[in-house]
Amino acid sequence: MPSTLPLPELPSPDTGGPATPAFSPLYQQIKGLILQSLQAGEWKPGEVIPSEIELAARFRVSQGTVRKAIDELAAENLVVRRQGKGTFVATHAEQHVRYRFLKLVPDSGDRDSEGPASRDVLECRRVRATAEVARALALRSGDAVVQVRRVLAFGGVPTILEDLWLPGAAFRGLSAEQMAAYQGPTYALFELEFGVRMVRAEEKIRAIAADAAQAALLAVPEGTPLLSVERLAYTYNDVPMEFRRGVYRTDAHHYRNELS
Amino acid sequence: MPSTLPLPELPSPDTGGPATPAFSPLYQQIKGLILQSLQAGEWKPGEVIPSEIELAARFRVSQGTVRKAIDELAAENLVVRRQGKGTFVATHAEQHVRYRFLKLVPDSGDRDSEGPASRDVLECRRVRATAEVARALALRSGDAVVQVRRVLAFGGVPTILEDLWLPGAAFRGLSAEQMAAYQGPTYALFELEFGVRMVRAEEKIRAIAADAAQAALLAVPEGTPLLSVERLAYTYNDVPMEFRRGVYRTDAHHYRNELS
DNA sequence: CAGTGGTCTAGACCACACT
DNA sequence: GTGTGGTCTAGACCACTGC
Repeated sequence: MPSTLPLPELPSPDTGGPATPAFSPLYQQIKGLILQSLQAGEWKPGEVIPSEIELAARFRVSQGTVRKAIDELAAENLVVRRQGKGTFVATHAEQHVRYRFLKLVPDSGDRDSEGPASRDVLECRRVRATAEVARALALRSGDAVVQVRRVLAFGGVPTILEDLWLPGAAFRGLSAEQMAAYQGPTYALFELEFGVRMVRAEEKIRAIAADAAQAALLAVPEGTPLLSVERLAYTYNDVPMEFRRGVYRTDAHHYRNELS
Repeated sequence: MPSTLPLPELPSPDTGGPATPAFSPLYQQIKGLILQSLQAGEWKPGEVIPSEIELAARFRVSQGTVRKAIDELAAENLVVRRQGKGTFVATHAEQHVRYRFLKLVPDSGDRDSEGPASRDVLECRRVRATAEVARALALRSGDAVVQVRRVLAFGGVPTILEDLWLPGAAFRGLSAEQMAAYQGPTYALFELEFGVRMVRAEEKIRAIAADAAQAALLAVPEGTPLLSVERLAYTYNDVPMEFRRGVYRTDAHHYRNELS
């Protein structure tokens, strides 16, 4: 079957037209269709998706084409393949990839420490988006957002102080109790309770001096150098769904990054 | 051709043995062979490697198997595919991926600013490795290393102060003049002059306060919060070839990271 | 055992670059 | 046109999982 696809719902590339400005391989189109099902929640985080053979039949392409589509989705961590079992929708709740976005690790031992030992939710309220938050989350100034402030401690030492801003519409009902009670990654909570799966994120990192409030909450002298980490996290389709601003103590931890 | 391969120089997996502890797909073995040629310098950075068809003939496998091997090498940035032209050994000298490892970007505009506007090499001498440097570079304490200290400026503002430590054996003859004169990425210089290609790196990031010396060289008040960035860069085969410790001003720039 | 993903092949055809 | 990488297919077989 040539790349001039017989699929009904796809925008057919002009095979005989005067110009072929946008050529898209079949497997990319299949990837797009699978992505749509993922977004639509046809298969939820942690669940199996249909086998390659089933998907091939459904989309009327060969297994190899479906395979290549899934290969890319797996490379982007949207899906996880398990030989002999099937392909699963990725989730932040899994043991192996928990705290995938947390790059702060203890100086001694490169173990990821399995997340913070304690969490202290200082605040969780609905507020109106400031201009900055609105811009980050692609909302309008004044739209409702949920703001969470919390302190994460490792081994009894308060290490991270952060504010989270979430779109009010998608996170209606999020409470401080809920945030505090949930064991495991915050992003797993978001998947379970609000059906929002964070797929990728961007961080901007700076060095700053602790102000009085930060110093008090992190139990360091005012003026102590801290890492300022701004994160914008996205769901499917590059839709921003969380803006986060944190300050990290780096006297016993460091931010670890791999370049390749 | 089944995966019980007929290739002479490969360690044949025990097909009928009592145990098959290590099974390695054919394409992985081919990848390993290509990697060996890359390391051995059979094809140098920027050059084309043989076509898929040629490699398939050489290794006595199908083109598809070679393709999958090259796919992985391309995913690891060791090689770059160019449709219609061939597959090329990756290099830091290329226009498109220059300063791939430099994550510091100006706050305004996400342009990568095409590297530092000016470079000031303060020092370049052969010294004996301290315990720390020796450990990082997998040398013995006291082994010869080349130490380089320099200041990088963006738009006239000194922004990065860093020390580089390089194994003395591989970098014999590196001079301050050479470092200062070369236009373009330092890693491109290393490829050209010393045949050392950096393939990946790890960074550890902290916030520190500028000491007197750092403050003077970066033209900031003593005590200014700075980003401390420790980098260990590797060549082929996970051999560490550079240890770097830098301090970054983050008043007009930030360290940008993508999480996925 | 059957079902899943994983590997390997061989061949056809497409898109792109050079000449 | 020729040669390169890129796509797509169909079929065979391998490795892992669970019934």
